[in-house]
Parts: sequence; structure tokens; C-alpha cells
Amino acid sequence: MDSQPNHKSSARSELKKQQILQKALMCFTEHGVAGTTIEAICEATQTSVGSLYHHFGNKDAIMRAVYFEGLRDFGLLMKRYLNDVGREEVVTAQHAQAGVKALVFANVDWISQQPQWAHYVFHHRPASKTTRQDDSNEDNRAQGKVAGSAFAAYISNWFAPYIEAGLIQDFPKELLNAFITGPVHNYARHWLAGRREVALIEYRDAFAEAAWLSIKK
Amino acid sequence: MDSQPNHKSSARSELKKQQILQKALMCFTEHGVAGTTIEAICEATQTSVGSLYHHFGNKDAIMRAVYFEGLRDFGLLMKRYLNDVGREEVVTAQHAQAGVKALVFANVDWISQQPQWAHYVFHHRPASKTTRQDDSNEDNRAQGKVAGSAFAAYISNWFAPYIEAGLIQDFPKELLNAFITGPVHNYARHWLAGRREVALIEYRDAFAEAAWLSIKK
Amino acid sequence: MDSQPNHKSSARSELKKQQILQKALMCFTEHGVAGTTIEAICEATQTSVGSLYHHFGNKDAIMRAVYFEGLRDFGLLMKRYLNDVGREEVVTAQHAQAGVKALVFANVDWISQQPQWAHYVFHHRPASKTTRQDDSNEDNRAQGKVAGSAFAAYISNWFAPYIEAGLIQDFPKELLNAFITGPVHNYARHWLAGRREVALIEYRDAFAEAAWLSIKK
Amino acid sequence: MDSQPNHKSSARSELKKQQILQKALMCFTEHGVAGTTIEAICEATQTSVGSLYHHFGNKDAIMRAVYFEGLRDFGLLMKRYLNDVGREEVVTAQHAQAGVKALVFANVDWISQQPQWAHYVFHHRPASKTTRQDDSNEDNRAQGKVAGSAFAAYISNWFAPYIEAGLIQDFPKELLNAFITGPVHNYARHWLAGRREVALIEYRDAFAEAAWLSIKK
DNA sequence: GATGAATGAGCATTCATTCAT
DNA sequence: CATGAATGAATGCTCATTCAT
Repeated sequence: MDSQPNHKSSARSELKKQQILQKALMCFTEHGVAGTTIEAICEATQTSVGSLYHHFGNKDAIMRAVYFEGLRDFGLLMKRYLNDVGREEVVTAQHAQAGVKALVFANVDWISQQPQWAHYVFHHRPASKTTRQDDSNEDNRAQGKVAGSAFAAYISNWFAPYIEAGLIQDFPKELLNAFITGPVHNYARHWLAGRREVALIEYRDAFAEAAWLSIKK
Repeated sequence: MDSQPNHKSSARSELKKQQILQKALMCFTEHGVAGTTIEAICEATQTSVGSLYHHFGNKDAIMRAVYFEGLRDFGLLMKRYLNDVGREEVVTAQHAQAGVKALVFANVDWISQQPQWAHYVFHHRPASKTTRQDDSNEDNRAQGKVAGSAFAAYISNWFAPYIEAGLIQDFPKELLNAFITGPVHNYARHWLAGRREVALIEYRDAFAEAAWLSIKK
Repeated sequence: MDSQPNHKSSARSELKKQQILQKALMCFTEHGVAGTTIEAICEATQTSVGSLYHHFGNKDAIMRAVYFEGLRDFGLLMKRYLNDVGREEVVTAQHAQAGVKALVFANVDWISQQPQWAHYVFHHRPASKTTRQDDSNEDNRAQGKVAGSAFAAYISNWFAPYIEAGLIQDFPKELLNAFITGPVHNYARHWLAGRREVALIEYRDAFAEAAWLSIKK
Repeated sequence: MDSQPNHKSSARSELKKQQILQKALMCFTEHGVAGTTIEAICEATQTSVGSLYHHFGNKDAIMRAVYFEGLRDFGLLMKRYLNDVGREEVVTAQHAQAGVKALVFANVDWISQQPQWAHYVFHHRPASKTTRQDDSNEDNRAQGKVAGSAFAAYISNWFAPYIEAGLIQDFPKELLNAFITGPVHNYARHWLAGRREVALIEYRDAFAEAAWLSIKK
């Protein structure tokens, strides 16, 4: 159990894996993770069982691969948004708010563009059997080191100056994340499930504004 | 398929069902829903397979029953908290804020007191195949009519006067819910998963305050 | 529900399936269809459950496969017997009688040689849910196109000239079939059930003679 | 297993049993014997499980009771038809033919009037575990002593004089039965299964005529 | 690397039957 | 006599995983 594929990945092979992940996600979305059989993925991918196992090792690895693939994608977007805000020499409230806005927009935009990945990533964090945190295993695959708890660190770093400057309430960073991300994900969850008429992205600015109001000092 | 037990429920029988639901929840919590076998529930409840099926019909029905049992419990608490705030003749910001606080507290307190039910309810909303809303089937079982989409209506009613009075930003009610509930649930999710050290309830006031800030006008 | 195995059948695989069908028949004969468990078939065939399902999909499919396997076998024999009678240029009563004899003999001989297949085929015609006729699905598998309602057509064609010539009473063909086949099957049924001492084949000629007497003009 | 109800049958009770048998037959017809659950019969009969077992002991007993109820009904009809032919002092071919006709008509008429009973009785002869024949257990319930192998004796007796007189071919009686009954049952089977358009009774005379032709000397 | 037949532990569910009330 | 909750052995079927070709 939990065997690992024993081969170096060629360019061709890597492409095929990407495609498989894409299709696997579709299966997961449509039938749920537990409801998706290996064979179903084989059909969707036009791959044989053996081949699938050759590439991924086991079902759990597929699930994790899908997760980290999505996470990496989101991480890249978020990092880009935050970088676009830039780093000024003077710390101002305006600048802090721009950061919050970037964070909210990153979430809203990515969820809107990749609803399936989003739903999967936000609802299927692989159980980190190793006592606590520790997403480090495959995280390194996620280029840019922005995955799992690494997110928290990145964000935490970004906002540290503003907290120190007293521009943002000095909640523990975990709370900040809840205030900024919580409402977006809450609405997104309902929207993705088809229980909201108005698209998430319509409220892009509302979320950004509310987030700022709830944490600014 | 998806058979239903076809018998009148006596008092004794109903009690037994309650107990089964309680134990079933514990199984779900410990091994996950998919990871919980019928046999496991039988052992936990000292019930025979046949008896279980006599009462619930199938595993899916058990899952749904657990869900609605929890939802009802939460609904009762929330309704109580809101009622305790009372209804003044004059609509003031203070009073509106008290409502928000009640809502946040209801969530925080219930999740803190019933973490297992909470985790289950927030992660296992049964797929309502009937395109949209329609939680009406078993919702009616939830005395007090506070369940599923009925929640939204109840809350919506409560806050309507304050929105009309211009004390609260006139976001669509779905957004209000996201702002008030989102951060709490976001943090709760991580906390329940063991990824947060500080207990949810420690931030009770912080959530209430932030929620108010993000929606007051 | 009612899944079908989705793979191309190799030569080896096809052979295995034949053997399984043979053994399955023996199980059905000994314990009845309902009384035969999948596990029993597995034991009898030295096959794993998984393999069985890999090949057939479900129990019902096994039952149907056994049925059509037998039907095909019988069809081939009957066709051979009728062909052996040959087609003369002149239509005579003798020749018509020879046809009847061939038909009766085909039944008697096949039932005598393959009593188990016979018993199964005559008692387990799979319910063709599609209102009427329509054996066409798997019938085409039966090489020689002699199966299900196709039998009737083949026989009907064979005798048409004699009916037109007024040598045989012009009953509807369904009745002819009843007269020719009925007594044989009636006796066979009892014999196969162990309620008749004298073997079916002993009455071979008697059945042929009686059949002819009952339909000749 | 195979327990027996332990009570004398009152008039009321006996009526209820009749009704249950009637409904049970309908269930058997619609879903097959194996496909009919005790609970299904309970629903159809508005009876509780306990009550059903109180009356019949077990499922097998119900099946047998249905069988013998039908058999008795058919036996009475057949006996009446043969009696109506009467017994002349002189044995003539006409008289023998009348007997054959009575037999054929009895079958055709009963099957036509009671298609469900007919289908059940002709296809569900209870396995007489006691080595051979021996339907004697419950046969005695069938007033008139005309049931199971008793039929054969009755018929055999009726035709004995004509065989002795050389009016009928001296086939063993079992064959005679096949010739007279076979075609009717053959057609009936197909008709009952919905595979024949023309009603069985339309061919009443054709069957009688053909039967006579096939056995007269 | 690819293929798909084979494996078998594991699971949800059924159902005849019993028995306390 | 009636009721229906309880029982649990038995069954059809699933599915991740392995491995010979």
C-alpha cells in the first residue's frame, strides 16, 4: 500500500500526467472523490489501469496530485497579485488595503476561473498524517514554495510591517486569514453548489471592502 | 432504490433512533462517512444490521438523519439567541449590532459545544438532487422550522428593519450571511481539523466585532 | 445498474467464458438459479469473484449468457437436421413429413444429449422487458441467426411451401409449433424432473408420428 | 425451519387465508416466487408478518398452499367436464373423442379463466422431496382427491376402456397425456408470457381436433 | 511503458424467521 | 390472535491493487 511510481518523468510522460489530473478532477467533481473509481478515471483518460498505476502509484497519490496541482496554480496567482501591489518604502493604510484587496481578488478570481479546482482544493486538503501541519512532502513540487501552511507564512510576511505600524488590528495572523478569506469562501461554497444566483465575481469589490473594514485599525 | 422504512414511530423506537444517530455521528467523526461501515455503527449502537435497516432504510438515510438532527439542534440555539436579544420598538445601531453578535455567538458557541455535530453539519450537506433549494422533506422534522434555506429566511426577517433603516449596508442578504458567518466557519474549519491552537471560542468577541464592522453603514 | 463489462474479448478470454458457462449451468441445474450463489460458481470454476464480474458484469448476465449459449447450440442442431432433409424440387407429403420428423428429432435428440442445457433453456427464457419479441440483442451472437423468435421464422420458411401446397393444415405457424414441439417438451419436462421412467428418446418415433398426424391435411 | 401453524382453522380464519392466497398469487405472478418477499405479501394483504406466520408457518407453506389451491380448482373443473361426457354402455370412437375434447377444453378453459393460477400451477410444482411422486401430504386437502399424480390415475381410468377396445393407440398413459396436454400448454406458456397475439381459447377446437388425430387408432 | 485479466477482502443490503408485548 | 421490532446469516457486488504478457 502506498507504493510509489519508480521512474524518472520524461517530457511526454509529464504531459500525459497533466492531462490525467485534469480529467481526474472532472471525475471527482462530478461523482465525488469516493465515488470516482480508478476505472472511471481510466475511461475518462483513455488509459489502462496498469498505465495509471505506473504513473501515480495509487489512488491516494492521484488525489494528492490533483490537490497540489490546484494549490500550485492558485499560489502562483496569489503571489503575482501581491507582487503587483509592490512594496513601497513608506507603509500606509492605502497600501495595506491594496494588499487585502489583492488577496481577496486572488481568491475571487481564481475560484471564478477555476471553479472545479477551487472546490476541490478548498474541500479536499489531504490529511497530513504526520501529527500536525507538515505539507512539506509534495509541497516542494509546487514551485514557488507557496502551498499549504506555506501560504500563511507568505501572507504573514507580507502584512507584518502594517501590523507593526499599527495600521491593522493585531489579531493573530490566523484570524486575519479568516476575516479576509472567510466570507469569500463561504459565498463561493454556496455558489459552487448552485445555491446562489449571483456569480461570486460580482461581489469582488464588496468582499475586498468588507475585509478591509473588519481588520483595519 | 433508496427504500424507506414504512412504519409508525413509537416513543421507544424514536428514542432508540436518537441514540443511534448520536453514535453514528461519533463513527463518522472518527473514520469519516465513507470509512464508517454499517457494521461499525451496529457495534457502536449494540444494534443488529436488520434493526438498523428496519429503522432507517439505508446508509444514506442515516447520513441524512444525522445531518438534520444536528441542523435542528443548531437552529434551536440560534433562534433562542436571537429571541433573547428581543425586539425593541426603536431600531438602533446598538440593537442591530446585538443581533449580529447573537448570530456570531450562536455559531461560535454551538460549534464549540458540539464540535462533532458542527463539523458534520458543515461538511455533509446532503445533495438536494432537486435542482435548487427544497430542503423541505425532512426539514419539517426540524421543529421550529429553522433548517436549511429556512435559516436564511429567518435571519433575513430579523435584520430587515435595520437594513431598511439604513443602519446596515444594503447588501443582498446572502452576502450578509457570508460576512457574519464566513470568518467564524473558516476558522472553525481549521480548528476542528486540528490546525489551529487557539480555541474558536477565544475569538468570540473578535468575530462579533469584525462582523459588525464589515456590514454596518 | 446492469453494468456490462467493457473490454474486447480475446481468444483465451472467450474460452474461459465458455468453461464458466458450462460450470454455471451445472450449478443452476443442481441448486436452481436462485439457489446458486456467485460464490458457488466461483468455486465450481476456480475463478475469483472479481474475475467473474470482470467477464460478465453481474449474475443476471451470467444467466442470460447460459441461456443463449444453450439456445445457440440447439439452433445449430436443428438447422443441421432440417438441412439434412434437403430441399426437393417436388413438394410431397413424404417430404413434409420428413421435415416434421427432423424437427421432432432435433428436439428429442438435443434434449436427450444435453438434458441440462435443455432444462435450463426451456425454463429460463430471460424476460425481454421490451414489451414484445425483441430477442435481437444477444441473438446475433448466436451464429447462424437461429435463436429466439428467429427460430419461428426459420421453421416457418421451411414449411411454407407445404402449407401452400395444401399438404399441411393451414394453422397459423404458432400453432404448428405447438403441435410439433408441445408433446415432446411436455414429456421432456416431466422426464427431466425425474417423474417419468422411460427415457424421452425411446418415444422418438412416436412423437414424430403423432406430430405428423395432428397437422397433416 | 418448516414449522407448522399450531391451531385449528375457524371459518373466519379460513376466509382470511383464502384472501391471502389470492393476493400472494398476484405477487408471485408479478415479481416471481423468489422475488416476492414475505413483507410484500404482508403489504398486499394488509396483514402483519406475525399474523402471516401464525397462519402459514413459513414461506414455503404459502407457496405450496397457493399451488394446491390452484390445483384443486383445476381438478374440480376437469372432473366436471369428464363427468359431463358421461359414461355410455357402448365404447365408441365418438365417445373416446368426446373424452379427449373434455380434457382439452378443461385445460384451455381453466387456463383462460385463471391465467395466473394456471401459470403458477404449471410452473411451480413443489419439489416432492420424498424420493418420488408422493404429493399425498396436502393432496388430501384437495377435495375430490384429484391432485398431483392423482390426476394421471383418474384420467388413466377414464380412458382405459377405449384403449382396451383398440380405439386409441396403446401408448403408455404418460404419452397420452403429453399428446393431449402438450400442445395446449405449449401455446399457453407463450400466450401467458405475452408472446402470442391470439388468445388461447380461440384455438380450443383446433387443439381438441389435433389431440384426437394424434392418438386415435 | 502499456495492457487488462485476475484477485479477494470488504461492504451495503435483503429477508425469512422469531418473539416479546 | 395481532403486531412489528429485532435478528443475523447469507448474498450480490465493488474496487483498489497486482502482475504476467
